[in-house]
Amino acid sequence: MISIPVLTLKRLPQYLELLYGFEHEGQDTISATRLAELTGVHMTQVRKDIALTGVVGIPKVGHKVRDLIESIESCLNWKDHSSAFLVGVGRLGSSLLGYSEFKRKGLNIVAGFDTDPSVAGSLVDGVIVHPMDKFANLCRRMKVHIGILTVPADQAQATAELMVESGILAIWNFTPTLLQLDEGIIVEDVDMSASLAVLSRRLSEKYEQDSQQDNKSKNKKNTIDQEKQ
Amino acid sequence: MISIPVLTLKRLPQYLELLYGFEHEGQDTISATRLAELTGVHMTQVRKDIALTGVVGIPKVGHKVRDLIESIESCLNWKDHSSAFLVGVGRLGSSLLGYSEFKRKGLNIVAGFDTDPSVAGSLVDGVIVHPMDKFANLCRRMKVHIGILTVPADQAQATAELMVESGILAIWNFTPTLLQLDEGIIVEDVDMSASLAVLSRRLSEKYEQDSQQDNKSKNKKNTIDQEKQ
DNA sequence: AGTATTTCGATATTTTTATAGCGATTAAGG
DNA sequence: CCTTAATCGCTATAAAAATATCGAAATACT
Repeated sequence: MISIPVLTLKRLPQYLELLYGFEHEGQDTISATRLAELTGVHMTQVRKDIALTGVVGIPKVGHKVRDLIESIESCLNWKDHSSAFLVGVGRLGSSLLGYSEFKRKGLNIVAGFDTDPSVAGSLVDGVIVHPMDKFANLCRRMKVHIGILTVPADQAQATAELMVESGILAIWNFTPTLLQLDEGIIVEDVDMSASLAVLSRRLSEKYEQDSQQDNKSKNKKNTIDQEKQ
Repeated sequence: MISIPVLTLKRLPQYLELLYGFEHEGQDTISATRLAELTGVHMTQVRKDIALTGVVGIPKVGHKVRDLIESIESCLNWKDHSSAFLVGVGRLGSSLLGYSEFKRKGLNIVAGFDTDPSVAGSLVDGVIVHPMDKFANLCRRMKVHIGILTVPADQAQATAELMVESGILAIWNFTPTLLQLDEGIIVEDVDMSASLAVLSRRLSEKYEQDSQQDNKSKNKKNTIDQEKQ
């Protein structure tokens, strides 16, 4: 199995999102050119990304929407469902438990876990929440390999270690903590801070740029005024 | 103001997270080498990233933790607070309203908005929730330029357009929808799907790799067995 | 004081990623 | 049936990012 570049993997769901829309509208073919226009990704890039998933298109026509969807989904392993445990049924955790979107994307959250005894035992959006001390046992017994980490930052490292000891192979990390784990363990960070960082900086850059343009036009106006005088 | 590469911007919060820890522990200097070890980023990369924020270090010693923190924070504009409006006070939206982390990162969510009249008017984690029709007015009056988008996917595009019309310059998009907006508008996607895509694929790759190794060792065993015979 | 060691930061080099160019292929219209 | 136009997908180039190299600076140890 070839290793698909991260950046390609991150673009694939974007295409998929559009493709679902097309399928819904009854459109059955789509060109890479059009996908490029809609995503802002360069058309040759789209072609390369698509090529990596293994489908071939028809010149002058493009790709069959259904084929592309199938190809991307199977490439991302979104066709058969993987079980996952979620640890930390706080605000964010419980919002994820109810996120139906995941089921469409091959992720099946089968249980939640929390140290807080008042949360444990309850059902959140139809998902059962166990006390934390049952994690290791259930994880091994049910052969769950994906862990979703939504605990407070200060518990992240310890919880992650427990997950790994219990047989978790991949951690979807929603905490800002940088996990230090065994090399083989797959850690994927949903990095809100990283995203916010880009947003903040770009906005600052924009403000400055705009104010410079203001200055320029002011100066221009002055010059014109002076010319009038 | 120089334009800092996206990938650098995404690494800066990671360094910052570690630096807060060091400061908490009373450590007052840190080397790029050490940061590299902890983040897994190459040491020269760390140096380049740090250089972009404008600080200079001391050979043989490294950088003053406090200076680095200040430099990164000001680089990301996390020192002075920006106001933001959040639209879509559902599960995810309300979990974000209570996320105290943001205040430390220069983001101040001053109000929530929702079309659901039963939510509007209430307080969620001390943040007032207004009915959606007040958005445009309040946005202009309070000069809010950041919008957080946590509405259902099918309302994302329309809501985003309304935001832009009301004076929003940057949208922090938590929906899977690919927004089609004016070029000048800054859109930053918190792409859970993208993240999940990487996780799923990497796990598939790992499974296959492992099973291949299993086959190899089986074959090896067979060979050995045969040799024994 | 002099030497060894660590780390910085500037300058290559390599690698990866994105873009461009171009012939091949296929549907549609004359 | 032939030409035109659109698109694919391959190869080549360009840009960006990551990594390596190396001299200079600063501390600590002899």
